Amino acid sequence: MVLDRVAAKWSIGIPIAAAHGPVRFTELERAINGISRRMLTLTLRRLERDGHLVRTVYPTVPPKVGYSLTPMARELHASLTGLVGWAERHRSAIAEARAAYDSAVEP
Amino acid sequence: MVLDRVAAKWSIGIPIAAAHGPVRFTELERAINGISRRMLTLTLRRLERDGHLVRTVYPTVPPKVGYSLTPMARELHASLTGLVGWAERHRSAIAEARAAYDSAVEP
DNA sequence: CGGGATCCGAGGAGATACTG
DNA sequence: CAGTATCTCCTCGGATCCCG
Repeated sequence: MVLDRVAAKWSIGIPIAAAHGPVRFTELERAINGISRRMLTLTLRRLERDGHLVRTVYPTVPPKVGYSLTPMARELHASLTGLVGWAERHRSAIAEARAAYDSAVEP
Repeated sequence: MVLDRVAAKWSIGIPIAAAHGPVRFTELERAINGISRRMLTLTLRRLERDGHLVRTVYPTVPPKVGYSLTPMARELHASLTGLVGWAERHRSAIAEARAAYDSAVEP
């Protein structure tokens, strides 16, 4: 499904981090908390393959690579930030719901 | 992360299918294309655990179970349908981008 | 700097069969 | 009807090391 890609683990943070303009690899690595080099690379490749990102390589020393959103991906931005905002607003409520569920079921 | 749950493979379709009111297990199974009994059960449990769904069992014969969204989950609905709408609008563009990427890289 | 290669374990996910 | 149980295969994702 197309949504599998959009909603994959790291595929939400990257478009948000890249929304304000071309972003470099290391910037993304710092901006997205907890992502590993490997998953950043893999996710970038997938997003590029699906036409969400454009990858630009500058033949300089040291190497420099910029990632920017395609217009298509830019349309997603509102929904994505909506999702993230929701998650932050309800983070604690969800934690409580989990604790309540677990204490009601496990013992 | 909280978003992992929201964005997990089947966790998008269920809230959308359950948005219009209490929905029964079999209704969900029919509404969500391609989901297996097992994944439906597992995903329902997780959503219930995270406080997105309320599960109501009616002690009748045959058994009857209704799933409805909590207010918290209802807030998500707009973002979710936004995501789905976007995915449908760009389905073909994404398929083309993949084909182009693959033919440029693989050979 | 921006990756690729490899190894490995944990969880995701289908198929199938059984049940209160 | 609404699930469990089990078995199995597969993908995700972290850790580590290497490279132009």
